[in-house]
Amino acid sequence: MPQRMRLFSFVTMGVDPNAEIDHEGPVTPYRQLAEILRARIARGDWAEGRPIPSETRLVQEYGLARSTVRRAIALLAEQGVVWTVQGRGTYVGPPPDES
Amino acid sequence: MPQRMRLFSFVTMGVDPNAEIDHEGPVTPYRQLAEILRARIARGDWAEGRPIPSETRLVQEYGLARSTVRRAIALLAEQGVVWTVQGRGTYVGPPPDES
DNA sequence: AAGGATTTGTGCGTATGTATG
DNA sequence: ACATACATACGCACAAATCCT
Repeated sequence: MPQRMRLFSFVTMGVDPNAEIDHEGPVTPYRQLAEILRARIARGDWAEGRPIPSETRLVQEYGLARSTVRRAIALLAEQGVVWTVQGRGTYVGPPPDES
Repeated sequence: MPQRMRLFSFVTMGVDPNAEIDHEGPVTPYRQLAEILRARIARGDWAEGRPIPSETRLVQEYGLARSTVRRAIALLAEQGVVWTVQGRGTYVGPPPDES
């Protein structure tokens, strides 16, 4: 049994939805973008079931390569935050058939 | 209630562990490689906890781009088939701390 | 400890295919 | 047919972690 125990109880603050990508810091760009998008969704930029901006649009807005944008989206998709359909777009929320 | 119901009960045969990549067919190369590696693991080419060949090695063996090899491995990693450590390699089985 | 070799991680660019509207 | 949007593949460069000498 450990001599001391610590209970960490907290809520994640989340990043600034208006933050820009920092190409220097320790956090990689694709993770930064993922958190920014998560924050923007939480803030209500796009409602449940509504599409977020296209990959091309995000590339323009954040000055990242498309592959980097896609990795950020893929990360959110894994977590059920967004849902992607080829040829259509990426939507807020989990896939409609999560069975 | 549907007029008919069908019960599909089957075991997946799995691809030939010795198969090569078909750049023409309907199945994309990275999915093919994922299935081939899955088959090779099932066959026992590498035991639980043992490393599979490096990405560079797989690139040479299957004639694919590294990014493609990485996507195949990422797919297997998502499914808990393999487990990757930066600087070390990719090992058969789920991560040791799957908590 | 110091440095080199190996291996995975990240980012960018480009091209082409597939799906949708 | 055409435009838009996501999917896949290739290649290149450098960073970070690990391993070994």
